[in-house]
Amino acid sequence: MTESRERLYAAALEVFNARGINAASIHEICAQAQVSIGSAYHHFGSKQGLADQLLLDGLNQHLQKLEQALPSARTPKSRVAALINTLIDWIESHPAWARYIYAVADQLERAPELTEQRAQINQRYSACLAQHFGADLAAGRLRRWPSELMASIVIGPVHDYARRYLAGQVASKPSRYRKQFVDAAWKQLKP
Amino acid sequence: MTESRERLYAAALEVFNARGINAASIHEICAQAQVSIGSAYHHFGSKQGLADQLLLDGLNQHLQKLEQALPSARTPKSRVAALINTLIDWIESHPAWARYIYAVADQLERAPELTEQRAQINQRYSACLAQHFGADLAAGRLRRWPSELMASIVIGPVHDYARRYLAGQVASKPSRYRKQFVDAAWKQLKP
DNA sequence: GAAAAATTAGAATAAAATTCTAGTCCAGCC
DNA sequence: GGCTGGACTAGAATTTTATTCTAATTTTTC
Repeated sequence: MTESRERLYAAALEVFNARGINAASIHEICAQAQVSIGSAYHHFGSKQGLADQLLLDGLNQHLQKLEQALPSARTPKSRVAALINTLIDWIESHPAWARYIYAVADQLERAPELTEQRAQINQRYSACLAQHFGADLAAGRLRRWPSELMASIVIGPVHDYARRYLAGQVASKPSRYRKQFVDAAWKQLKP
Repeated sequence: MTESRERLYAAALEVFNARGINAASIHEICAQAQVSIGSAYHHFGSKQGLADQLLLDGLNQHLQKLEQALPSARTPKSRVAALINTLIDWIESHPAWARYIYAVADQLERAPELTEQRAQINQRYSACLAQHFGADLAAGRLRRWPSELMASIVIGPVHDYARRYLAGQVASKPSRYRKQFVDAAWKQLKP
């Protein structure tokens, strides 16, 4: 049932934040979620499976927000702003989840199934960006960068700041610097 | 002895990369390093201790390179270039180590000792940057940003690209885009 | 409302981390 | 040379944690 899945997600995030991702035990997560171990394994197969789904669901949810926000932006710069602000908003409305995703996204687990699902999401991200920025690029309304590099140049600063914010290394929320992030990105992108 | 420490570091990186950080077992790392379990625990106290030292040593080593590179740069722009290139060079000369650091740097383990040592390194980074860029900022030879934001704006794109490169999401080495990273940073910083 | 499927429980098992006791090795000292 | 103390090494014993398994219970389907 989706009920206990939700509870396991929430409990996992709490316990991960309290104890650290490695030190969190399935038993504690299950206790916190009031779900039996058997249930947890029935739903997710393994601790790793729970962790993987948590990652994938988060990425998916953010992508959905993005797909929803981009169409209503009418100028290239406002599309760039939508990209940046959607990210900032998602992070600030799900800080524990975002912290978890950042902490785990680079982890080099080689479960082929996860790798594939992740590649799929990356592809959907690319497709989404291509769809909404393709015309701007083709028409010269945006400056071209090597395509591998583009994302890092545009939202790299936001990701970097978000990580630092979520790790407690800086005090101000990313949203405080919306304007700066957008202006900085636009400076790199304007023709 | 420093001998077995080195061997444990090297083995840990190999096993982490082969199996993923969580799935790597102390037994396997010790076997690979040809060091007994007792030795490993004598040196590092725990698996986490080994992991922590690996992180801290890597950060320290990169910081040293940076402290070494900055003084010989004579112009603001070349100092920015030194910052970026030192990072790129370190990553490319220690890819497994860099991959590990990125994968683990955001992890929210709450060992107070580690947290403190990490804060100390961050402080040394800040001090180093203040020392070398302070005069440029004061003299208006560099554009001012909110200080929390500065690092993310300048090297955020490099970190983001490096992560993607090390995760196999993009093919080209960061060094291919040295010029672009430096130009992009300079665009944000020139007065 | 019975049969099948999905879900829940938690005890039993397996796998891994950590601790512990007993050494070995080596530097400095007499 | 032999002695002593501390750093280091070994690996068996213990503890902790993840996973599996069997038996219920609940829900869905026909």
